[in-house]
Amino acid sequence: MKNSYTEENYLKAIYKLQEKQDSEVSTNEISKEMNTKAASVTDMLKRLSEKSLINYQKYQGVSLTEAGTKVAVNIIRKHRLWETFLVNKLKFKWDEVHDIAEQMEHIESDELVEKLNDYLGAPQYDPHGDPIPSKKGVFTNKKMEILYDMPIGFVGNISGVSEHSPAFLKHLEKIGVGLGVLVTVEDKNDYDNSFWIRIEKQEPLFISKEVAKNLLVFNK
Amino acid sequence: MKNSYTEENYLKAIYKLQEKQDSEVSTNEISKEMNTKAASVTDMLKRLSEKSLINYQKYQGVSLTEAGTKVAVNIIRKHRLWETFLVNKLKFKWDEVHDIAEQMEHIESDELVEKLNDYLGAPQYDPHGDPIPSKKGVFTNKKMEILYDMPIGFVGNISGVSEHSPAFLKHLEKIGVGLGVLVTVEDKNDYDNSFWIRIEKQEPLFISKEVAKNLLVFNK
DNA sequence: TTCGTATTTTAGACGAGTCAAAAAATATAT
DNA sequence: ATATATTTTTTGACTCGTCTAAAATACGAA
Repeated sequence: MKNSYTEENYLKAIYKLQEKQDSEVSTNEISKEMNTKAASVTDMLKRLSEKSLINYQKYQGVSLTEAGTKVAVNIIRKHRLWETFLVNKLKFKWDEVHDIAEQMEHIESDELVEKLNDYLGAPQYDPHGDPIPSKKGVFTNKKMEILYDMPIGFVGNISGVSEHSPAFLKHLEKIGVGLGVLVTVEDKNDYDNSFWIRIEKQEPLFISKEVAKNLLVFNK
Repeated sequence: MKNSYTEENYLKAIYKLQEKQDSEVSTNEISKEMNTKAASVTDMLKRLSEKSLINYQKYQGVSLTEAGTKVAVNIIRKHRLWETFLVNKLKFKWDEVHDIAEQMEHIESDELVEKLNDYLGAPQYDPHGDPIPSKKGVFTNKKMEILYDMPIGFVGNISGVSEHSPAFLKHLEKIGVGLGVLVTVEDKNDYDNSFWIRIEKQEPLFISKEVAKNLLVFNK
């Protein structure tokens, strides 16, 4: 009862789409997400349905069954643990790790995952600030907030980003905003909704509303 | 010009067989090594030959071309680096890492391999004492010797094993012989060719000739 | 409610990798 | 040198994952 690399990727894609939607996921959405054709998706949906990993009725879209969710969450756990490893231990940059983790997430060994988790200090969030589900598939519920919504005087830590493009990540690096650093909201400019923030004890830093909207923070 | 997971495994198998043989490798040998049928091997040999990774003439066996050797050695490098990671960092036992490394060796990212290598301190040998080829594919030539052939009074370090069965590795663990530890040959018994050795500064330990023949050492 | 468009599924095909069975080539023994 | 045994290759078939082209279904607008 082993799932192939490809099946795992489909389940992950369905999970992802399901998460930001709340309705059944369509064939077309999956084909876009996976860069395949709709016909290929239909074929795969039949297989996954056969294995009771998804609920599927012709023309009606799909959702994950409990078993399917379990598989998808496990893949996400592995993906995020490996990303953490790549950034924290091997010193990759935030924006370089996704494709590699995409491969590593399929390595099959429960013991490996648990040992990796321990080695990394059982992290709750990956380098992008996304929560890492527990072995049992539970996500932490301490939730991150958007820096843009914080008032003047707010003190907290950068915990992640909501935009994952290399361009944005590179920009953050350039201006010296890294994961986990202390951030204080010094001032907000009503005119263009830009911010003055302080990173650790450094000089105040100007950031645009575009940046503030994509930065996630934990309250201190 | 990317090689599939399976192609890589065939090349690795051919390399392995070629190494301990010095003659062309036969279809049957490969099928045994890979746990597939001879018919499947023939099919794959055609593909690999097409790609100029092996020299192949019907009924005459195969050998790796320079390009094929390069691919195989690179896989071996990755395999051994990951084994080192699993044992040194994640605290797996010698005998638990092979299957996992078998999966990890196929992860594709040159940068990852180099970062991993640095992270591990550019090790020359893996946890089984097998040499790790350099980025350019060169193996170190400092060679290990068999403990059985060492004279009384010899002092060195356990550097590897020539037998990789779980049974043997578990036995070593049981008697407290680990990789890298200091070993001294205290006495040899002519009658049954057994040894008295000292591990680090502990009390002398009795080992049979079977064990002594499978332990590899570096001269101090 | 029907028509037109968009989405989804079916049908048929293909490449990779595998196998079993049969045929061909090679090796061995008498 | 011939018969026999072994190895290797060929042939045809099957699965997985993909595709294109065509058919079926669903949906929105008039």
